[in-house]
Amino acid sequence: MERKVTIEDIAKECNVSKSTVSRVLNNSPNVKESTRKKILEVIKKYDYFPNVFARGLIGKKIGAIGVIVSDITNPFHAVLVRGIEDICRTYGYSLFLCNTDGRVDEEKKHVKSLIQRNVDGIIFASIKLKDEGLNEAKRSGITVLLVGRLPESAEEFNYVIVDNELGGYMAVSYLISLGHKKIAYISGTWDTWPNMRRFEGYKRALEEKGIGIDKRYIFKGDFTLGTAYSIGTKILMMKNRPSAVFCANDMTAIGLLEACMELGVKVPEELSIIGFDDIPLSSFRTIQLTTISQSIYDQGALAGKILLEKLQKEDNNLSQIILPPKLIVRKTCAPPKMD
Amino acid sequence: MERKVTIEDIAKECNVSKSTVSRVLNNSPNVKESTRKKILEVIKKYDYFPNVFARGLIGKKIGAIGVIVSDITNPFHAVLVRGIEDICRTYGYSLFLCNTDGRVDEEKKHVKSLIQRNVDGIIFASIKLKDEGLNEAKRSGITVLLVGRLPESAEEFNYVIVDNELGGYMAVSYLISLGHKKIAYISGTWDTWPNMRRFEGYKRALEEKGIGIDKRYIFKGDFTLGTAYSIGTKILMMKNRPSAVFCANDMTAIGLLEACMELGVKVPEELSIIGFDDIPLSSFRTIQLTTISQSIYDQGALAGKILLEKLQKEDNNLSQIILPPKLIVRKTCAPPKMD
DNA sequence: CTGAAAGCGCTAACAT
DNA sequence: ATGTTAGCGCTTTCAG
Repeated sequence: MERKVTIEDIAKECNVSKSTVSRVLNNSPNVKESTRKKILEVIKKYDYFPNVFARGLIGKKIGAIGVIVSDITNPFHAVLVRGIEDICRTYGYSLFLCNTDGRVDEEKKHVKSLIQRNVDGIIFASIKLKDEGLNEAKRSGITVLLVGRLPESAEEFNYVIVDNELGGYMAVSYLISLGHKKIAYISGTWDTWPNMRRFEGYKRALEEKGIGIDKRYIFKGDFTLGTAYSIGTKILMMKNRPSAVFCANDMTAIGLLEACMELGVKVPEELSIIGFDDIPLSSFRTIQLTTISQSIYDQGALAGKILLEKLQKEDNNLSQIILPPKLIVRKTCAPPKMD
Repeated sequence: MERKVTIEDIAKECNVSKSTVSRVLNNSPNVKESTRKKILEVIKKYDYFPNVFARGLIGKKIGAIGVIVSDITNPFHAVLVRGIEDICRTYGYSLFLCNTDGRVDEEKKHVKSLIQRNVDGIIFASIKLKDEGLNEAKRSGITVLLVGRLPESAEEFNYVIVDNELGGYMAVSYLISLGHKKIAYISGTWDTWPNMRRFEGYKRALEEKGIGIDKRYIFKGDFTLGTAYSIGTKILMMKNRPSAVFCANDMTAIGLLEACMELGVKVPEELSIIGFDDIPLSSFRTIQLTTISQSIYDQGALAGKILLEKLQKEDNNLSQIILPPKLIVRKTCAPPKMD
C-alpha cells in the first residue's frame, strides 16, 4: 500500500515548480522542450497520474460518463452498453452503469448521483416520453446524449437513433410484398417512443397499399417474451387468424414463436413472423428470426464516440443522428398459405 | 446550471461553523441534539450533499465500486452484474463497469484506472488462473472480492463461488443414473478455473461409478456457441458416438443443440445434453436445457452485499463463500436408446 | 459541545 | 519559460 506520488514529487525530482509539471500535464505550449521531456520521463518513471479528486474539486473533466439503461440483462441494452464501453476505453474514460427498470424514481436517483459525481456526460438509453431525470441532467449543465429512444420533444438534445417509423414500414411492406394482407401487430409498451414510431410505420405501409387497419389485429404487449407468449396463444386461436405478425421487438417475436411451437403452428408455413432489433439471439439457428436490424452495437459505439468527441472538443453544437434500419431476412417469413 | 451549495452555506444558514456541520454529516456524537436537528433540516431544505471530490481528496470512501467482467454481452455476466448493481443501489453506491474480453492488458488498465479513481472496492468476475490485475488491486489496498471464478491460489481473497467440481459431478452422475456410459465432455476454455473444476467433477463421477475416462470423448471448446457448434458436428459424425454430452456451460450446450438440429439428431432421444450455468436462455421453450444452476443473480447480489457490508463495517476478515450448485431437469436428457 | 486552521493535490491567475 | 499563491470543499486535529 505505497504512498501515492503527487505532482509535488515530480516537481522536486525535476527541480521545477509544480506549475510547470501541471503545464506539461495539460499540454500547455509554454514549456521549454527540454524540460518538458525531462518531466515526461520522470512521470513515466514514477508511473505518476494526476489525482482525479483534486482535479474534480476544481471542476475539471474527470474522465467518466454515466449510462442509464432500464435493464442490462436485456440483450438489447447489453449490446448497446458494450458498444459504448468499447469507445470509452479507447478514450480512457470510465463508465458508470445505472439500471432503472424503467422506473422514474430510480432514474432520478441515478441522475442525481451522477450529477454529484460530476460525470462529464450522461447517455440515456431508456428515456421515457416524459422524462424528469433527463431534464434534471440537462439543467445541471452536463452534456447528455440519447440513444435508441427519444422523449416527446427532442429538439434540444443530442441523439443517435434509428428511424423506427421507417423500420416498421419496411417490416410491414416486406410482409405485404410476400402477399400478406392480414397482418397483425403485437405492440411493445404502448406509451413509448419505439412502439409509437414502429406502429406509425405499420399503419403507413398498410394504408399506402390500400389495406387499411383492422383493430382486431392490434394487440398490446410490453416488449417481453412472457406477455408475447400469452398474446400469441390468443392470436393462434382466433377464427380469422392473421397470416403474418409484425412484432414490436425480437423478444416479442420469440415469445410468439414459442406459442406457435407449443400449439404446433408451423412458422413460416402457417404464420409469418417479423421482429425488430436484431438481438444476438435472433440469429441463433434454432430461431432464425427475420427482423429489422438496429445495428445495436454500432449505435452504441457511435453514441459513445459522438459524446466523447463533443466532450473533448467542448463542442456544444447539437448532434442528431438518424440511422437507417435494415431488413434482415432469415427464416420466419414466407408467402401466406392459399386457402 | 445552479451553483452548488457547499458545507459553508449550510454552516452560515445555521450560524455554526462548518466543522459542526461536518460533524453531523459524519455522525459524530459530539453535537448538541438541537443543533444537529437544525442542521439536518437545513441540509434537507437545500438538498445539500457533500462534494464527492473534496471527500475523495482526503482519502475517504467515495461510494463507488468497480466490477470487472470479460463481456457484459454474455448473459452470465449481465445477470451477475445486475445482481451486484441492485445491491449497490440499495446501499447508495455507484458502479463502474469494466469489460476486458478476457485480455490481461485490458484488465490491468482497468484496475489501474479504478485505483486512480480510488474506488472503495473491486469485484472480479473474470479472474484468470494467474492474474496480474488482481494482485495489483490487492497491493493498492483496495478491498477486492472474487465471484464465480478463482485464481490459482485464493486463500487470501474474499470470494463467492459455487462448487463447480460438485456441479460437474452432479451433472455426470445424473447422466449415469439415466443409464449413460458413453459420456463426452465439451470443455470451456481449458486453462480456466471453472473448466478445470467442472472437468474434475466429470472425472470423479465417472471413476466412482467405475466407468473410466475415454480420451476420445473429451473435446476442447472455449465456452462459445460457435465453437461448440463445430465440435458438435464432429461428435455427431463419430462412429462410436457418445450417448450423452456434459457441456462446460450453457452456451456450449446450445451450440451442440444447434448442431443436432442441423444434422437431424433428436434430443434427447438420440443424444442427451446437459449444460452448466442456467442462463435465462436455457429456460426458453425452444431450448429447455437440462443444466446445473449457478443461481447467477443471487450469486451477484450476495457478492455485492458481502463487499458493501465489509466496506461499511471496515471489516477486514476474509469471507469465502461456497454455494451449492443445483440440478435443473428440463428436456434435453433421457435414458440412452438401446442398440 | 463548538470553532479556527491546516491540509488533501491540483490548476489558474498573476508575477517575474 | 517558470515560479508563487490562492482556492476548490471537505475533514480533522487542536484549542477553547
